[in-house]
Amino acid sequence: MAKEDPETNFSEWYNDIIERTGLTDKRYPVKGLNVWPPYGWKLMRLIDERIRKHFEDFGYQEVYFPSLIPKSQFNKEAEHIKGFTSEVYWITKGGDTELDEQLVLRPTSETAMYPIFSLWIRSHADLPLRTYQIVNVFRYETKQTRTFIRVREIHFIEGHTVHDSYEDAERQIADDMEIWRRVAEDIAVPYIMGRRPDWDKFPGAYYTIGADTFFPSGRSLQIATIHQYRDNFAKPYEIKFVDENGNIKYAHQTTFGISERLIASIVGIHGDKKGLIIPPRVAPIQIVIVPIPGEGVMEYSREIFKVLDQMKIRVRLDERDQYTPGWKFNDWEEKGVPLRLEIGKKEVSEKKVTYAKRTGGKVSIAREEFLSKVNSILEEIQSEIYSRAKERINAYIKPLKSLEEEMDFYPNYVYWCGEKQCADVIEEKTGKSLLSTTEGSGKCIVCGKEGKKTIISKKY
RNA sequence: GGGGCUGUGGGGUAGCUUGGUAUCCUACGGGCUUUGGGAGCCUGAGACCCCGGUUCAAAUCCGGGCAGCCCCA
Repeated sequence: MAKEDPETNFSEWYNDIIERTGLTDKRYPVKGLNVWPPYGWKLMRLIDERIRKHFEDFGYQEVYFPSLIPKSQFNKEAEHIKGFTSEVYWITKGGDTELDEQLVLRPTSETAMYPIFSLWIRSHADLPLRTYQIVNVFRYETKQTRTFIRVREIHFIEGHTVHDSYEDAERQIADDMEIWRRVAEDIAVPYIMGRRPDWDKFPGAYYTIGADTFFPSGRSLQIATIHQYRDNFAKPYEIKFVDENGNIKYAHQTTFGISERLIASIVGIHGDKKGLIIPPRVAPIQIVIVPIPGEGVMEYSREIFKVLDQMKIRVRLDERDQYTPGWKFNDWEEKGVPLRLEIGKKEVSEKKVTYAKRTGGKVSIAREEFLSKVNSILEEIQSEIYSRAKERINAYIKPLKSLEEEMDFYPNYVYWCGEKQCADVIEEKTGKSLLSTTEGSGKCIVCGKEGKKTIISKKY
């Protein structure tokens, strides 16, 4: 079957592969809404589970707030409203009856949660409050939608914390960056994290930190954001507490957002000509066993399956008899299964297994030895995927010394002084957007004043 | 925000210019035979995005809607 190559024709390759591997079914007739078939949903849920673990290791607790928000409650923080009203879905009727008060379908949950937070929080003893929820949020995107990248119903992981001071909120942000590092490591996706320019921050935030990753197409994708709200929301939503000295103070808040864009990154960054490559830690199927029909093969395969299953490895024994082994090899490689076992009469008689890593290489090994090493083989694949991704992405991003240089489609580093007018010049001349400022300083590429290292790229 | 292209069985397509019988591949059901890198034969079922217009007649021409894709800002 003729297939696209992600390096040369990313867009078509991406659209084709996510559908043929069962991550999505794009035939649902409403723009921007995704159907999650079993394989894709399993992947999402495994990622969610890793995220739950990391959040909870840092003291977060999971909550669930309603999907609908009364208009008056939504309309309290001016910047936030300005940022979202053009893309919210409104519920105006119940049956045939016009609603007295219209309801917003949550585009994010600040305005659903914060009035309740103000009831929960009475004194400094209630702080810090760390909550997160994994829900669907809705945004009426006007731009072209793209599966897992720009959607109207977002699979959203949102952390919301409340603190007694700006400093404590800052400590939270440091924790969140560590949580994010662990999530990204689980999916083996490299990223660059930094502070967004002022005009690009979240509506209502004091400042925003964004994590971006980079696709073979040369475009960047924002895959996580962390926001410092200071007391911008605490004031309109009256989230106040009594401190140790009996003074009433406004709380400080942070939020943390992640979405199914993680799946887009796995697909786009690890995938190759053969199909997906899913990191073992989140792979719906970590090991597939393909029997090659022969004397005693099925029995031997089932024994190995049973052992792996008892080891809590996500293993599948492919017993379908309408397909040849060769067909199955290609099928599971396309779906990105990280490790495959081939079991034929040779393996049975020699008490061996043959394993093939999705990252390359076939090995014949004694069964017992394989079973004792299987977890380290999976970790080895995980780290091979990770280091390969890091190498690729590092190669995309080149320093740009002058705006007069020949420009390619890939991201660059520049130095930028922080002034909007210089940013406008950079964006105008390069056709790329400023993503975020990171560690490192030098002379601004436009005005020559002291500036910070800033990454620019074409965005999704 | 602006411009362009496209909607035909589950998926990919031919046919559209010049209106009249819808092509092939793949996947799917049944049967036989096969299986160490995408097997073969027989057989069956399955489609013109939606609404309106023009016409004796529309997949084909026109208008609108919905959906998908590409490029530019």
